[in-house]
Amino acid sequence: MKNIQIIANNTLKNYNNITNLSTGSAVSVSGKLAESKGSGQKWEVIAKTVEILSVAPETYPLQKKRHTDEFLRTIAHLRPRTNKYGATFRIRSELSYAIHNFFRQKGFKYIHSPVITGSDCEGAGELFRVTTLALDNLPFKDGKTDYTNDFFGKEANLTVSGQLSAEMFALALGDVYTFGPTFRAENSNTSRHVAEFWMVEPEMAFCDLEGNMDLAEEMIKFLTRFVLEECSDDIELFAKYVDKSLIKTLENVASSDFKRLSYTSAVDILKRSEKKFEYDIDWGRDLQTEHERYLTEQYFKKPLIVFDYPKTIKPFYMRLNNDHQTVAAMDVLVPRIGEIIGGSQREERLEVLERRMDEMDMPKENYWWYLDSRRFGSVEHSGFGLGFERLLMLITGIGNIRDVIPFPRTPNNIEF
RNA sequence: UCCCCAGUAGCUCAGUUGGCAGAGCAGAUGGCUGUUAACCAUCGGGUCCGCGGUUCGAGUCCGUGCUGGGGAGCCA
Repeated sequence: MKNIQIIANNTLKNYNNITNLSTGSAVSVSGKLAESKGSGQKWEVIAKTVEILSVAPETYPLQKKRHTDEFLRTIAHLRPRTNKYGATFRIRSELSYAIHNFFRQKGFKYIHSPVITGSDCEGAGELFRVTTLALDNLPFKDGKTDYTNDFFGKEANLTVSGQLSAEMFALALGDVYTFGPTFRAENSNTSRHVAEFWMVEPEMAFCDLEGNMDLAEEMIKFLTRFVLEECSDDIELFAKYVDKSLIKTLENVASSDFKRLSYTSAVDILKRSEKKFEYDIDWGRDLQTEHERYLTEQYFKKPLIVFDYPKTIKPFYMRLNNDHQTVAAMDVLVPRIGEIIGGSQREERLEVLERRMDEMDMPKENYWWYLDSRRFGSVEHSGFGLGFERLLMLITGIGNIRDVIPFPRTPNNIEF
């Protein structure tokens, strides 16, 4: 879809009204598609009739000029009418389709994981509480909120991940994926975080970390190539106005082999580098954003997969490696964005999983159904989470996550 | 949540040691008409983010609050 010019000749009955049209007005035009005499366009419409549906008054906030993203964010209900945001949300739609297309051709089944969950399944992050209790008159028992009369009879939250659900279905249907909204109540104020975002989470049975990394790389390359081929008009707009090097970057992502290195090697490289970091690097500490960006942007200059992280900085469900020090985790890091995928091979051995949960003081009774999957016909399996908005940032060159989602939700911002 | 920066016309911004509030674009009016985030002329347009303070005098200095941006943490 592109803009098209309408030629309104002064022979039209309502020509005078047409000359009074303002930016933002709505018209219905019928006429003849003709080869354009003007330059810079191939086609134009010679109008036979121009019906004026509504004339926008001069208070219409959008002008025929460049606006800042910050301003457009304050009129998020009107910004999809601009060229840039129109292109953004067309690509968002195409990319959603491409994700389903990718998985379908590989035989994955699409699972609808629940949005409301009964427990904090990953033990990670702040949760949004779901309740029908009157918040100005909460029932208490033993000094704590009493949920027995709440809708579900227990504490409920919005999901932070569909992973545990997906694991159950991977152990039933084989390869599966989820693609849906995810909620984090973190007080994060960055250009890479929103409270409500969409996540793609494949989960594969009979698959180890190697296969997991293969899928992550194949998927990002497929999606990048798809957009380069299917959305070239819109991509050109971003290459022109947002990021001049965009197409080169995307072609680099689509064609280069992602560098794979272990956390331990990553730490070695960082320690040997002459670069001064704000945070010291030491085995056992998590890689900071500055470390990740150095590796992917300066050292390797291409996407990078770091694997086998220390178990102390990763969640309970990741598979313990034979060294008993690291787990089979992997993060995909890309230039500019940093972490775009986080995943792991899952701990399929019941005893090891239970021991890990004990070490981390987790209430195993809450996870009885999760542990059942290891009790009955457990097999090795792996999966990851891809931040859909972060992928869109990579693909469009847009620098703020709030500008690739229709109505962004961030701390203190729920307008629209 | 922490650190840094900013808030002046509808939008993007300038504003000198503290001394009468400015430009471009947009808008309105007229002209022009092969244009695409066009051209020419004229005109209108302000709670200088809010509150408090210093001063003869504050857009400018100080305090505080709010909002936005950049970076960090948390992560996708």
